Amino acid sequence: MSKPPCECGEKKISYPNPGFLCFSIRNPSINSVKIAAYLSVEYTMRASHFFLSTLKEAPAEAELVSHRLMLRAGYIKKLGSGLYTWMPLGLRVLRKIEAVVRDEMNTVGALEVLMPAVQPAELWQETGRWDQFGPQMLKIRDRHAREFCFGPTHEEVVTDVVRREIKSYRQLPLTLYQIQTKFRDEIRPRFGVMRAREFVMKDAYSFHADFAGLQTTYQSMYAAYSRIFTRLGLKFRAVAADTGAIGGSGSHEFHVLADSGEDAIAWCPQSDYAANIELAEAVAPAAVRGVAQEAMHKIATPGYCSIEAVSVALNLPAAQLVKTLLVQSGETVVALLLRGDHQLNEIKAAKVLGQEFRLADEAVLRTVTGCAPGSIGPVGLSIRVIADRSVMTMSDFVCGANEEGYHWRGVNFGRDLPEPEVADLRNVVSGDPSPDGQGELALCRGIEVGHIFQLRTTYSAAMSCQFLDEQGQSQIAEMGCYGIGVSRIVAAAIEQNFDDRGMCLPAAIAPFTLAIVPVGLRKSEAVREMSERLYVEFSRLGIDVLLDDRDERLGVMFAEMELIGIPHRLVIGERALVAGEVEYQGRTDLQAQRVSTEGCVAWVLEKLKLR
RNA sequence: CGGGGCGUAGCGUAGUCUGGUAGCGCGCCUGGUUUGGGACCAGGAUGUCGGGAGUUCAAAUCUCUCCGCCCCGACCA
Repeated sequence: MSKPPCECGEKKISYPNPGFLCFSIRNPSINSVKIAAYLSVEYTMRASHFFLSTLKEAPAEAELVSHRLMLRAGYIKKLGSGLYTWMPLGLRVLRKIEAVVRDEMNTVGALEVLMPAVQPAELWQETGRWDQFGPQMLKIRDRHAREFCFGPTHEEVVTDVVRREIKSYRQLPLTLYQIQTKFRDEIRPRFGVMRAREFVMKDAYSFHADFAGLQTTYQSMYAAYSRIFTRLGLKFRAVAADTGAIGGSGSHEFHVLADSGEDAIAWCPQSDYAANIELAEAVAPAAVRGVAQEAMHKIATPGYCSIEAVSVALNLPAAQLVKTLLVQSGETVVALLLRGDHQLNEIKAAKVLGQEFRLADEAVLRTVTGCAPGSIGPVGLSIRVIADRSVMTMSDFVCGANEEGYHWRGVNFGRDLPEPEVADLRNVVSGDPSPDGQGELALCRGIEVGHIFQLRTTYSAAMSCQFLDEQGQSQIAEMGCYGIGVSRIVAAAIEQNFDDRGMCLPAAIAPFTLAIVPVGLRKSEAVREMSERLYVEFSRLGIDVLLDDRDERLGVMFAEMELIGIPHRLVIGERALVAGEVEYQGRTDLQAQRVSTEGCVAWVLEKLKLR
């Protein structure tokens, strides 16, 4: 199928001249939106009429590459902490992402709606989240002192809409989505639009007569998400995720892979296994515990209070030491044992313990062990002891002696202390066996740009979203929800695509696809004519072309076109023009190439196809 | 909220310790010379020094207070 080379897949209508517009308005087959779009094309795609506001130096507050570049390129302007204005250039990028998201949502049969950003408290009180959600929710009062919030998410609203409409299983499944501004009063907004308080999100909600229906939609959403991020030109990975506070079961996060990502992801290069490190299982080691060789004996470790210090002092690898952590939840204190070189995974530990916990206070710790932190160990403890799986293969290990300045050496389970309870308590590390048995895990960092959940009936039950089934029985609808951080994707895409000159955005999301840079526009009639000709021709082909018709020096034009991330560039100069040629250079190409003026349109179209 | 830091022209900053009435680079405006990688020369505009109060003959500078912002920790698209 031959699609027009326009990125969003929409057909653009070209009009030969403005006079035709008057006629078009009376023509019902051409809607005014498209005419408006045409007008804006005419008036914005010339750099002299556009609004470019670039900076040579980035504002001091920006730390992350994407944040610095977005400010420098004039994509966004800050209004306050976590609040940004999308400037014309940045908005083009945002809109292109939205277009792809919309297209794929529509493809899987989701229907677009637009729900209120301001929501009454009563709805949230129905699910109990008015109090649960916490200070992240911006609560506001109207003139009658009625309580509202600025929506941080829309489960309550959409469930309310659907419960009023759905009577029969015949109306299901139903998936609604919206692209809308959300507000979450983040504790610490940072990194520009990466973690803003106000942000644009696509959120979809599906309703089903049964769990099987939910699973089907969940799968097609999973596939749609994969298509979206592929079309956006991003390197991403879907990972199994913790369901977190939103509740329900079954969940995947979609991460754009970038070193600056806030999440750690464990993945297997040999298979498609991937999980958030919060969830990735550290499988039981295949190794069998060695036979005890040494007798347990006490050694002086004066002042050595960390695994590292003890390891250095005894000249032993940290993997030979057992780390003992005392945690408390309420009145109960539990000892957790980890290999010295491993890190506690608090989510796993909380699941094992069945509740939230924190590290024990020093006073509690002294009461239980009789010594200060730094020398505690499991030998002789009378509290519950849970060991990580990898600890169970250790023999003749070192641990604290519960006596300040002393450690035990040659400690063995079964002989020197009872066999403990065993659980998966630690974060996986690079090189751990993959839980699917297909090789070893690697770690990388990711930016969470999408999250899909099987909510099941958490919200529908709380809000009695019911329908009648084939037997005429009242049933509670199964629900799924599917989010994409649209504005965050802009930042994530830049994190993944930049160089020392600026952004190198994928063509699908770049603000413009092609820059036409004339050399000496005001001097040369030939340059002017060729630039205009190509500009009109590409415009009519539906290509987002920016003609840099400003009276700027060449270096300035190049620098700005590169900074703002336009993927393709044609330079029209007399030098090449006398040979009947123009110069083409891709944003990441090392060198420009001469192309004949007749062939250059086809040449560029070919380049667009490849990216 | 806890810990650290900052607030001087649109952006980047000096001056603050040691009080004497604000400087530099980029950008902007005018004129000229330039014009294939963020030009050069000359001239120019822009500052309630975050707000308020206090100390002082005198405050960007010292004191108090409020506000805003950034960085490190707990939340999440």
